[in-house]
Amino acid sequence: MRDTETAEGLRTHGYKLTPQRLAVARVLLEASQHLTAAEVLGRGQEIYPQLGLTTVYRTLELLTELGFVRRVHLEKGCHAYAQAREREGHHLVCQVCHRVADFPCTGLGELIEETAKRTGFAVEFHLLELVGLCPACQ
Amino acid sequence: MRDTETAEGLRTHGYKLTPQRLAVARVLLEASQHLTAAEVLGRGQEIYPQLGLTTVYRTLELLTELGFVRRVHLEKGCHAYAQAREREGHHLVCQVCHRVADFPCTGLGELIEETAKRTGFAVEFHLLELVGLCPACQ
DNA sequence: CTGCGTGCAAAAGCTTTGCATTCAT
DNA sequence: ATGAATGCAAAGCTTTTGCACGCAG
Repeated sequence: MRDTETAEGLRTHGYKLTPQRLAVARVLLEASQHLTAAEVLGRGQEIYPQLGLTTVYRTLELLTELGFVRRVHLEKGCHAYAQAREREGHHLVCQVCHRVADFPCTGLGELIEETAKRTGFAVEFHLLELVGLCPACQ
Repeated sequence: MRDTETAEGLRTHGYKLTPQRLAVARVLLEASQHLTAAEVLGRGQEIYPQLGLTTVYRTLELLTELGFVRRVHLEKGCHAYAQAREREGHHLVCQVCHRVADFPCTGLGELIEETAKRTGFAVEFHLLELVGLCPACQ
């Protein structure tokens, strides 16, 4: 169970373990898609009905800081969150249905390393988005 | 001069050539950075003082549709626009000063092609963002 | 001339903040 | 017991919409 990992993270950083925080964390954990704050609220309330939107925002910010959550950028409306499975974001975004799929990506590492070396940039993480049409929408 | 190109595009699509539209187009053309709508307004007013924010939004939307402008996604605040120089977006984003630099990127094409083939996705354009610390902020 | 494009003001979202209350520790 | 966390309501932003006027074609 990965719940424990987030809980652990909160505890070791001195944050309190509240049902609200656990609910938000679990929602993202179980989501296969990126979620907006409002969506997180909806799903979170299925777990903990009293959950409020303010807390969702605060928790998302907190979890992002701790590295458990990552902000994701979409064409429209822009603001979505997803669990940070890895320090990488590889997304296939469909322009029609707006579905987002992850894909494994090899060979990108060297390319990034090389760029980092050439520019003097210390790269912490990267985001590769391929935008186009998914098989179903073509 | 590239102004002409945008003007041409507007004309051929049946849109009127107004000083407001030309001002917005020129601002993006001359910007080396991504700009928010408010920033576009500010710079646009140096060219055409009566320019209004509403028009900026409408023009950005129009130019995006025509493919002259591309929405860019940043960590915070998210909404920025840039001229669509190429069908590619390669950005180095600094976490501290939020400056964005473009970088030339080679070898990515094959990688994308391969992914497209494997997933059945028709990739129209891509966005590669490297987030980290720029030389000045390290 | 004609209707597209503009600007203002108002509306609509989304996100953040202030503050009293509640709760994890 | 005590300060951190929460939820509500209100404020703040950014973006969109309605409408009368003005200008490009």
